[in-house]
Amino acid sequence: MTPRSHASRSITTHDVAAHAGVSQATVSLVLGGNPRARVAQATRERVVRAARDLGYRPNIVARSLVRGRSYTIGVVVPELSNPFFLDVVSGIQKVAVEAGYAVLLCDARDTSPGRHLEALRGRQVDGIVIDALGAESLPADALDGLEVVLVDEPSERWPGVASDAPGAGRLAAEHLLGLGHRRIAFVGPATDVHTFRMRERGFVARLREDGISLPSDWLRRAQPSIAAGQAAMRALLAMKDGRPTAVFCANDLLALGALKACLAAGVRVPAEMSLVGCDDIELARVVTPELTTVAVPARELGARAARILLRRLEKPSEPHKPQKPLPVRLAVRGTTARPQPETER
Amino acid sequence: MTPRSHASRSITTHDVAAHAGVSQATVSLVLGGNPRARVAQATRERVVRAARDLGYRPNIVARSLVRGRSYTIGVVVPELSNPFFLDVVSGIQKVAVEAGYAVLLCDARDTSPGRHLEALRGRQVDGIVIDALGAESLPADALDGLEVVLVDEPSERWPGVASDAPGAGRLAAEHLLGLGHRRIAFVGPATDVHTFRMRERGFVARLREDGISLPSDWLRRAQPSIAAGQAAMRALLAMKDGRPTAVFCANDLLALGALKACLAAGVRVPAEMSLVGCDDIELARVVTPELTTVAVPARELGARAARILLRRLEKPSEPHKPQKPLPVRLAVRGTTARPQPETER
DNA sequence: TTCACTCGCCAATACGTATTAGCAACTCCG
DNA sequence: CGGAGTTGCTAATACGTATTGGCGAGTGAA
Repeated sequence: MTPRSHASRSITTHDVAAHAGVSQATVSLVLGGNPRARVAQATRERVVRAARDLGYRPNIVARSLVRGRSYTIGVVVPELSNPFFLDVVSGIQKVAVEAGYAVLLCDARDTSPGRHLEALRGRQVDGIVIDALGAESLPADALDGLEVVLVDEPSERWPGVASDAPGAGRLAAEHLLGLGHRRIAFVGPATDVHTFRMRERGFVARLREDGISLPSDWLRRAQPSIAAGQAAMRALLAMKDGRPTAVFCANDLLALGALKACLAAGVRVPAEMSLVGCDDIELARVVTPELTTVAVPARELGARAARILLRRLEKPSEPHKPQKPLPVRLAVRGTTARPQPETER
Repeated sequence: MTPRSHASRSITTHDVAAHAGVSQATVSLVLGGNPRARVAQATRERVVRAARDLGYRPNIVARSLVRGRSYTIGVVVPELSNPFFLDVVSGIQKVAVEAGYAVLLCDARDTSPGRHLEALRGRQVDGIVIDALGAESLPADALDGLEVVLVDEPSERWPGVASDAPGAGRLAAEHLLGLGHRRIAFVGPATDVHTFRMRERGFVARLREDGISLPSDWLRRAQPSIAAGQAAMRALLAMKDGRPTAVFCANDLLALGALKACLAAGVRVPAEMSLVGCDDIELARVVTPELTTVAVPARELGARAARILLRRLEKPSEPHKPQKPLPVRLAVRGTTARPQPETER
């Protein structure tokens, strides 16, 4: 009899209207947002009471259709399995949910960003946050008519937020130099992600200021994963003519892999090898020794991105003023120490 | 002039209809799903071509409104920061996205499950997957009219999928007994989660079969987190009258905490202390030594839950036949070994 | 040619809400 | 008491798609 056999039809504004003895339009005026609508106080109360009595819940789908807004945003990240991105998402989600927006989460590792965007557009998302994914390289019209905010990926076309990536590299370099290291290697991701490039640039620049250059052998490229970090470290450890005393990894996953490789090879950390990561994911404090790393405010990054996006959705006209990069901070833990005095003969 | 200043209006079925010289209804018949609608092949092709030329993309919001289905499902998990749940979600997402459904993800740690459900209902989700969250304890009507599938939480009312939790406990016990351990402790979560209770039950039962009972001091309760596992292990290590030679932790996070506590206290793992976790999250292979654990097929769990849900959405009438629990598997790694010969005097 | 039937398309309507134009009643002021 | 202005509500319509009943044209049989 009912359209959906297993579900009692939902309460609509019409039901509330009938119950309160007013028209559907009035119900919509009272409940539908705009609080400064001209409705008598008494009527307002009758409607609110009726809605409560019946357990009315607005149908966001219908509302979306008429307003042309879905109150939903999309988030695209490179891979959720990296806890860093999960933190970013968590920051986004918190802000969005508080503002009444829902979040559709897309992992670029499952499905290509292009297809994710197709799906998101079909669902009429109002805007998108794209994290470290090279929005420029998407099909030109894939983002037309959408508000977009980028995280850790600069662009002329869209606003964004970023952490101080060169600063992160500098901090790591400074720390290792301060401990007395001169033989320093770098493990950076092979993929061309802006943040990683900048971390590298800051790191190398700071080394150079102290007259230290990175032999090309000591600049390893790897996928940003634990396994790849492990492999890169193994390669470094196997070097014939002396190994570095310290390694900076462009993110924590790489550093964790490096740490694992050291421990597996019987290389003591930090006595024989100092390691610095970047991001400060929760994992950094799970391993033993705890990972020295450059802390990046992931949640805050996400929260800010969401706030920018929501603000632009409310006032599309307002021009965007570029934000300062979020500061990073060195977290000194157990994987760094002074280099051992030269014992090689 | 246009309704939304920054966005060119989307292409609708009306536009396609005009372009193809047919009515909107015909366009809808061709593009709107039902492939066995009576439309001449030539017309069909004209419409498809027009749609392609114009870049038509169906407005899922409008479709949802008329069909009373949103092609969106909700997923509620206890906490995304536990990678196990992330894997479950990833399994759900994969199946759902392939079937054209979107997933709204809710972390019960941000916001209470009740409020999440409110938000999900407002968005007219068609169904929900609830993971290990005691759906029974929700407000009675919170799930009315929704299809629900539970993960790792049995219920008379809704279908579900689960892993073989007692089996996991038994496997862990068997492994430790096989190595010769007799002084065995257990760290289980304090929260009343069915899966955890069952893991404990299977574990204790198997020990009892070998005539071993768990002194109440050696049955520690903790929040299912790394920090809590660490604290629980510290407590075990501080025991006056002899400590256990092996500990089974009800999930990997606890085990990782326990491992950390051992290493921090200078207790060698596995020489002086064997540790077994449960879940087999990726992290288990990051720490050194790698964690011996009972592998639970998280992604598969999620995928099955999603398949059940989608199937019920397609044919609501079909009765659900209970599934067998998914088998678990012991992954022997580096944190377990034979106990040291008694060296205490 | 006529009747019965099928095929292919379309007009009309529904979904639940937001929004606007406008009507009726009332207030205020001269 | 008449006109202008305000207040409080409603009727009507729109959003973009799905769906159905029905209509004209075509086909085949008699």
